[in-house]
Amino acid sequence: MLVAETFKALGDPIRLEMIERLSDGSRRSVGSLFDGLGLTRQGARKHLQVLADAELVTLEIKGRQTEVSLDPTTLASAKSFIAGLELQWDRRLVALRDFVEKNDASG
Amino acid sequence: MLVAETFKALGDPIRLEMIERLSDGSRRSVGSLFDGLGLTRQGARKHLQVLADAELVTLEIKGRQTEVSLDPTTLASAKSFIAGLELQWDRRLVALRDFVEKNDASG
DNA sequence: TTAATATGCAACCGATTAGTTGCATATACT
DNA sequence: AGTATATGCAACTAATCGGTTGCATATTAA
Repeated sequence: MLVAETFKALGDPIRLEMIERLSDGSRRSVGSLFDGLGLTRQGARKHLQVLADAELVTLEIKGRQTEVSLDPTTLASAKSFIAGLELQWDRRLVALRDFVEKNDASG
Repeated sequence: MLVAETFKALGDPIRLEMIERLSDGSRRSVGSLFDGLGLTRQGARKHLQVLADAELVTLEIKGRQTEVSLDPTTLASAKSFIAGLELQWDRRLVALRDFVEKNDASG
């Protein structure tokens, strides 16, 4: 899975709200998940599908309702992508500091 | 700044490629940053503007060229947003484990 | 069995996005 | 001064997105 797709799925306030509602690990029916979002059920459903396609949430049919739960692994890989960038950045800072120390006339 | 906008800006392979090219802390002219991306300069420029609007990169005019550099703070706040979600998740796991231990008949 | 509940799918529409081409402009080199 | 370089801005188009309305369907309750 492309990490860009994960970020894209996270790039909307309504979808982030859904993720936050699920972040405590609870399972919710789609109906309760959509409550109070300020858009129609079908509109919310499209957002949910984006999260499902990005494998950020899992859908499971239980009788007449569908249960939604968070899949934390995709979220984790997005986080480590950013962490990887920051690692690069930190290496540069260390290299820069070493260079300054080595060439510091006052040392 | 809304974190959703940050994620949205990161949600594109070309923009991620630009971020990665800048992640070592180097400053690059827009021309060199756009090299080999497989789209026109103006197309790439639009992507760069999205990153700039989201405050993921900083643009600085230097003579006839514009220098681009990464702004790591926005990236960091995106990462901590995810970390916050994971913290919620972990709390749930701990609570669940405690519950199981307390109610474990074999204990 | 009839009715209510929970949900899905498709069509449609306006707004935004991603990309292009074309033109303008300022800086640097000769 | 004249030319090449590095860049920006605007207009246009096709595709995608975000949202709606309408209809279909399966499960549960009376």
